[in-house]
Amino acid sequence: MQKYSKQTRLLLAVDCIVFGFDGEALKILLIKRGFQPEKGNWSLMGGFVQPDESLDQASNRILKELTGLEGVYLEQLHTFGDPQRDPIERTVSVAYFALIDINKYKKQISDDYHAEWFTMKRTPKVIFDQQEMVELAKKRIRYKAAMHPILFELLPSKFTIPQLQNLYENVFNTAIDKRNFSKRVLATGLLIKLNEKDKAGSKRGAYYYQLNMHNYYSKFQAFMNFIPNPDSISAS
Amino acid sequence: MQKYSKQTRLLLAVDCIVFGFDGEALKILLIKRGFQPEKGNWSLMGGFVQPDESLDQASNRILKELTGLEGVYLEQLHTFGDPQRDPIERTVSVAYFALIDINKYKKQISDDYHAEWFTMKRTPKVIFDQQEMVELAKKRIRYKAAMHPILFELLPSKFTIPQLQNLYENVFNTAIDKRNFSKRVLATGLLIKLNEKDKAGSKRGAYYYQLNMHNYYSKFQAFMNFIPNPDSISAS
DNA sequence: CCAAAAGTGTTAGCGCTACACCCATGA
DNA sequence: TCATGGGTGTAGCGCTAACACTTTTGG
Repeated sequence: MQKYSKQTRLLLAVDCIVFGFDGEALKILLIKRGFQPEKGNWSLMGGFVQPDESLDQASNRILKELTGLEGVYLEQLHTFGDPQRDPIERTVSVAYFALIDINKYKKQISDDYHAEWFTMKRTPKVIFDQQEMVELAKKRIRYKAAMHPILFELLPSKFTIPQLQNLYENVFNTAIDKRNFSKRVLATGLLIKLNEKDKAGSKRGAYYYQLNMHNYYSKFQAFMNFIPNPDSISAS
Repeated sequence: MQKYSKQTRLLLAVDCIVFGFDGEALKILLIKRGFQPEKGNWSLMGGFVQPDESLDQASNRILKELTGLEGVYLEQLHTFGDPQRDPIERTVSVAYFALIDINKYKKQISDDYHAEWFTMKRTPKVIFDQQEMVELAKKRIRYKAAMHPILFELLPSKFTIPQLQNLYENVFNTAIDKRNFSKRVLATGLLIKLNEKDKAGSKRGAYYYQLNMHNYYSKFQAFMNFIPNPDSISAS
C-alpha cells in the first residue's frame, strides 16, 4: 500500500497574527499580499505548507520570509477550514499567533519588508476570514495572559513597572490601581530590579526590571489570576 | 485565475477524542481501525475531510459514522502536522475532543459500533501520534474545566452533587472536601434542586439536580476557579 | 517652584479552607 | 441497630481591593 487512494487532497496554509507592543498600544502587523487573489490588500503573514515541513516549521519559515522575524514566541491558535474561505480554491489554514517587542524589530520590518503595524482600533479590512482569526487571537492572548506570564514576550528585556502595567491595561482594556499592580507583580518573584532607570517616561525616572528566567519557567503554569472583568473574556 | 498552481495538496483528516464519564471514572472511547495501515488496532475516531465540508462538519460526520453520536459537545483541540506522522502518506490531522454521558449511549456504542471505553490508566496503545492527542486533550479539559462549567456535558441531565464531585475529583485527580464543594457549586446558581432522589448510591439517597440553562449560558465564561493544584495543570 | 510621573502602606471585607457531627434508610 | 453515604455550619486566615500622600527632577 502506497497511498490513500480515492481521497481528496487539499491546500494547507498557515497564517500568523503578529502582536506587538511599543509602550503605547497593542498592535498587529499586516503586509500587502503579494499574489492573486486580493493582491495588494492588507493581509496576515501567510503561506502554503510545504511537503516536507511540519506546521510549526511552516509558520516559522513564513514569518521569517515575510518579516525577518526569527526565534519569537509563536503558538498555534486554531485551524480554519470553511470550504468557501478562499474563493480561488479550497484552502485550510492553520492560524498561529506571535508576540514580539515592536521596537526591537521596528526598522527592519518597515524598511526591509514593508509590513506595517496597526492599532487594534484602526485595523484595515483584511482578506478572507482573517478578521475572524484576529478576533480569536485577541481573545486567546487575553485568556492565556490571565494565568500565564506571556505578555513579557511583548516587552524588551529591560522594562519598567509602569510599562508593564500599561501593557496589561491595554490587553485587558481596563484600568488597574498601580499600588496593587506593583505589589502583585513583585510578589510573583518573577522580576529582578536593576540599578538603572528609564528616564524617558518621566523626570524622576522608573527603575528597570528584568525577568528572573529561572522563576519564569517554573512559574509559567501558574502566574497570577489577572482577570479584571471575567465576563469580557471569552473561552478559547 | 482558477487555482494556486505549483502548490502541493495534502490529505487532511480529523481525529476525535471522546471522553465519557459513567459515575465511576473518566474514560475515552476507541475503535478498531477499519482500514490499512494499522487495520484492527485501537484508534481514535478518525477520517478524511471531504471536499465540500468544513472541519466542524467533518468531525461531526465522522463521530456519527463511527459511533452514532450526534449533537454532542465537540470542540477543536489542535492540529497535528508532522510530515512523518502517517507512514503511508503525509496526512495533517485536526484533533477534536467530545464530552458525553457514557450511560446515555452505552448500549448503542458497544452493540452497533463495536467501540469500547477505556479508563485513562488502562488505555491500550493507539496508532500514530494519537497518544499525544489524548494527552493534550486531557490537559485541555482540565484547563478549561478549571474556569468553565464544561464537565456537566459528561453527566446526565439529572445528577447528584456527590456524582458531580466524583467527576471533578476524577478529572483533577484530587480529593475535595464535600462541604466546601457543595457550597461552591450551589453558590454558582447553576443548579436547580429537584424533589427527587437517586437511591442507587446510598440508602438515604441523594437529591437530583439539573442545570439552570439560563444561568449556564450567561455564566459559562466565568465559572469557578477550581484549580486545586495549579502546577499539575498545563497550558494549552 | 511647579507639573508630572514614580513609588510606597494600611485597613476592611470577603472568600476560601479547614474541620465534625447529625440524618436517613436499607439490610 | 448499625453501617453507609448524604447533608449541613462556623471560625480563622489570607488575599484582594480600596484608598492618598511623598518623592524626584526637568523645565
